[in-house]
Amino acid sequence: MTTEAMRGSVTIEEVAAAAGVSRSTVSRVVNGSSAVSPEALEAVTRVIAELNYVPNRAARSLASRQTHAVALIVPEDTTRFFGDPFFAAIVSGINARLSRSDYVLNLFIANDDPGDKTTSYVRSGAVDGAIIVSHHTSDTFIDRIASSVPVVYGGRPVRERERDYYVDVDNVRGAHDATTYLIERGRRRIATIAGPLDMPAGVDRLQGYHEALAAWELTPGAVEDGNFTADGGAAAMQRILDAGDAPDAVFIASDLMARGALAVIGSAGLRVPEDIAIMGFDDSPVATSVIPHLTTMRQPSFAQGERMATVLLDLLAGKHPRHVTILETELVVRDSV
Amino acid sequence: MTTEAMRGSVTIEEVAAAAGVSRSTVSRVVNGSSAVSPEALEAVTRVIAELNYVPNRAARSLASRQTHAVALIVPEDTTRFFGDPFFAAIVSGINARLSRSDYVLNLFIANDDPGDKTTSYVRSGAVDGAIIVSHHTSDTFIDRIASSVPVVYGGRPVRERERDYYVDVDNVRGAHDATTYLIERGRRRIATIAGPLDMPAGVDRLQGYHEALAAWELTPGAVEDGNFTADGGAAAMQRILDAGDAPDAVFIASDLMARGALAVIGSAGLRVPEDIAIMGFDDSPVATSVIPHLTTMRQPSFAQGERMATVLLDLLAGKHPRHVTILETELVVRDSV
DNA sequence: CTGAAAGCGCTAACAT
DNA sequence: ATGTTAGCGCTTTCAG
Repeated sequence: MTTEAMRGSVTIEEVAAAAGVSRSTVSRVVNGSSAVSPEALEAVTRVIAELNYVPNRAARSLASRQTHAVALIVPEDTTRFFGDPFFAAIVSGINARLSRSDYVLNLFIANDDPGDKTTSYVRSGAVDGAIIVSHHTSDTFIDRIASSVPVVYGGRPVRERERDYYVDVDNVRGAHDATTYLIERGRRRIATIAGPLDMPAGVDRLQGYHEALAAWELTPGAVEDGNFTADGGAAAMQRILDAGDAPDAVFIASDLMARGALAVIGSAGLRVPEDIAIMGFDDSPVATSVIPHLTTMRQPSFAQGERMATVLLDLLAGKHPRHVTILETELVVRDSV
Repeated sequence: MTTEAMRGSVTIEEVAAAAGVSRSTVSRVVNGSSAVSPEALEAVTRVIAELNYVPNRAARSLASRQTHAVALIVPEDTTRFFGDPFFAAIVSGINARLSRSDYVLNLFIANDDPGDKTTSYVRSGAVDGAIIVSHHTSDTFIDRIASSVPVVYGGRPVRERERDYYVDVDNVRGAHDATTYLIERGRRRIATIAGPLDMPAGVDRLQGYHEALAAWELTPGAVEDGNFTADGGAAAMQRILDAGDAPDAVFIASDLMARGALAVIGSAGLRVPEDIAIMGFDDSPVATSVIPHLTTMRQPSFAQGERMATVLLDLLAGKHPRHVTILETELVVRDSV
């Protein structure tokens, strides 16, 4: 490794000089332009390798007005981000798609963007676009981001507009089908542990639950907010049990909440599914990490991540992807119903 | 919001014009230079707010040769990264420290850096420094990164050199103390499930185990590699059991592996701690998510993350932090020993 | 305390 | 196919 390489300071100028061509030709080679003679191509390529040349990102981005970076913005705290396998799947999906491109991912986990760091990062032109998942009604900084770069949302945006791009799963239908399955298995007193109602996913799954019950002319049971966390699910289940008149089934809007609920049900001396059937949502790894294994509505989170990245990349490439993509869910029958 | 703001294209030039000063003065205000008159300061500040000005990062970085960004590089796959609470704690710690600075974090989860994306990102001057955790003997791309920007390692580097900066926990001592506790509690046939031996943490904890046994003149039991994963831990435990002559205790080099081992022990009809005592390492959230709750050696991962960030920030500020920081571990007694 | 001027390293017309 | 010429938006001497 040369001294230059170690300082990380080889410039296009030096490459050009060493290869006996102009800066432009080096630039063309680096950017894969076809208008370069075989000899020039060969010479430049060799010199680049010899000198260990890597183009300066700032200079390139300043001149081309592109960064080849996209941001993933998650308005949650770190604990939640790492605690919920949903995010792992989303990130994997995005990464998988991005690794097939020359874009890099910048991850921002910021529940409230203290000091506007994330917002000004994006607005400073540091990324070409953003993917936003798990956003809440209260996340107003999102709007400022969306007004400065192309954005693709994971899940229906809080205030949906015509021009919004998003990739969602069919939450209403998924919840509907999940609840219907409970009914078909003979359950009649069906409660639900919902996600937070300041999130579209929380709202939509609750709606699906209600629609299924209405279709069978059944009275809704207890509705408790479990906040999409295991602890929240446990607390919600506790409230349902404490209210007396235990349900014979609970539709729980995420597997993580179901895990919490399961522990509470166990402590109460009730059996699953004999006394209470439990229907989850996600089919994340936690579904099979609990006893009994969860019957749950699978949502394709990895595919959702991949698709979001694809839509954003298309947008940045000047293509015109569809504004809305809805992915289907699928019932996975295991032991809890 | 003005049209300019929406295009995200207000430049320092426009701010200067609107405030009736030169570019230089605006730059001074933005960078908090003291050499600005109160009137100029006031005018510029007001215009910046009005126009919603955010300096262009690429331009700033090109001119100043600083990015105010640091990379966290994790040579693991996504599944592992999200599956091990250790990383959650590390990232939280780094974030906590960085949020008190004006640096942002760029996260790279890349087990092998396909296409040299991470490496060239760093070498392109996109970040001022890097934190590298969980690296293996085989991760050679790390060297190319370390030769172009200041690096702080999480854990003793694979090939330690004088000039390396790193923050580690006292793995040898932690493992030594953990094993000794097992001995003091009367256990004599002590096996271990080690981490991968291409990682310093794996090597050091195994060494601590051996030292403790040697100090008591006890014969080492089975040594199985559990790969720092739950599945690996389960497989390792299975091998230990299959070999016959079950141990009366196992020192397991991570809580995650202990979880896997616990499941296998349960399936074998053995009781913990009556038949086999289990000592974990980490005191991550999984320690209390299993039955029985793990007796384990706590390592301060959040603090480690914070400290790594502090060392890197000091380095970038031209200070001279200590090269090596060793954090202490602490025994947490619960129900598995 | 302030402004003018010279780049930072690269891309992108525009010629040739 | 290749080189020349302008910048991209900002920081940073250097004068004054």
